Amino acid sequence: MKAIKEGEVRKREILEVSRELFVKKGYDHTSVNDILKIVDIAKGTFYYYFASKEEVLEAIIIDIVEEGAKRAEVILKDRSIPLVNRIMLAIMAQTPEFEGVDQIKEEMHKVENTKLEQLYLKAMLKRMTPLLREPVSEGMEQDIFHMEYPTECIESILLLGHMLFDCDIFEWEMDEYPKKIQAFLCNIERMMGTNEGELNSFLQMFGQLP
Amino acid sequence: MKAIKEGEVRKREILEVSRELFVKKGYDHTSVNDILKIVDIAKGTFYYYFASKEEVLEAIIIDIVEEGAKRAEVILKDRSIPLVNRIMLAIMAQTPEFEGVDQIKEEMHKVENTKLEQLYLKAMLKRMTPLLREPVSEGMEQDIFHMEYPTECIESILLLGHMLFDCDIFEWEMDEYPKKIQAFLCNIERMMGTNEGELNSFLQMFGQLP
DNA sequence: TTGTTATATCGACCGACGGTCGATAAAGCG
DNA sequence: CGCTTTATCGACCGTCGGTCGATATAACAA
Repeated sequence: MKAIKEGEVRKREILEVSRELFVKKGYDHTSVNDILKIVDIAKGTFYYYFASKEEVLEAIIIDIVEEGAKRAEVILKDRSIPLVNRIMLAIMAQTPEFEGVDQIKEEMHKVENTKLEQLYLKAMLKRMTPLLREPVSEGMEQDIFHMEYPTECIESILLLGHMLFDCDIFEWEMDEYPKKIQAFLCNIERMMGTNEGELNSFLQMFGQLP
Repeated sequence: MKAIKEGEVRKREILEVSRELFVKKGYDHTSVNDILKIVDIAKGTFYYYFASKEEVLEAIIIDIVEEGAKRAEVILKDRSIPLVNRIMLAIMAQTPEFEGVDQIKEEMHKVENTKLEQLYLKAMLKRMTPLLREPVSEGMEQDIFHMEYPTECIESILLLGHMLFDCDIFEWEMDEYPKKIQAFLCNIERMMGTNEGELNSFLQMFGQLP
């Protein structure tokens, strides 16, 4: 007895299950058969919807990046938040654990998920940089920021934020994080040419100061 | 007729060939059989020297990082070079194309070599950060640099330098590079708290200014 | 010289993987 | 009802990383 479903439904099922597995076990360590077992379909069905395992990964990354961009857009539109905080929150909204889901982080960017990682970073930068151009320009007009290369500065900040706190290239102890976050904010301030301490009020929101 | 060689010789042969293939075709797209064909050995011989394909990769990365660190050490010892230039040259010495080999870059960090990339970055940061601590401290004592978080600053600069210019996450056109390099130097200056333009003399060494 | 041990090499074999393909069942439609 | 389109199936394929017992050479001891 075949359970026949409309194409788009099946496709989303495959994407959801694959995403969970890729995030939990890593792309390389998730076999197509693993996915098939959970979705409960045959191999032919999988390859009826996707040309390859990698195509599934690419679709998932588009989803993840788009979700982050959506969160950022909502925040950036909210004129009730001070400009500086708006920008910082939009950047941090790319890392979902600040959005409530705490456990995911432990699994997501850890272990050997280099392929997901690299593709995500590339796509996220491409998507987020233009989004942040406007508020940053606004800040420059308001004399809050002073930059010669605003676009490149945004790129570097997004890059640093991701590499420092979402990857596992540094193996920091828990008690080192406050210092690392402060150092990161200090570097952001300097690159953006703000007054020193401009971001501190923002930092206190998270009670991260020692 | 078996060509019997001393263990270390074989091991180096395998490492050399593997490195060339990993760099040229990528780690994933290089099969153990590819290596066997060129070194002209049987599978058993390969696994007599290495427990896995990944162990070969790790050994290669140690080599690459160590070569870069050696180049950096030579430069940093040379007191005839002004301090700022010494530091910048040591950082750039991590990217071999500035050392003369131009073609390698095209192949090395391109395509889908995410595993080599990630492991290299991690190892390079671990090796290079302590090396740069001394000259940076020297610069702070001489009132050239002004940093609150020197170690984190070095980490960020190494990270940015690698991600911006050695990876393929940004797909820049050739004519964009001068601007990107200037923006990078500008950000370094700000993070390190130098006088603006401190690094320009250094930049001119490469004739990169427009 | 011969026996023994340590070192080095071989290649058939294995299970798992990503991916293909022709058969076939169900749905939609004139 | 016949025909096409859409969706599903699973046996099969080539390749891959990795294993293992056989075996040849070198090194050394008796």
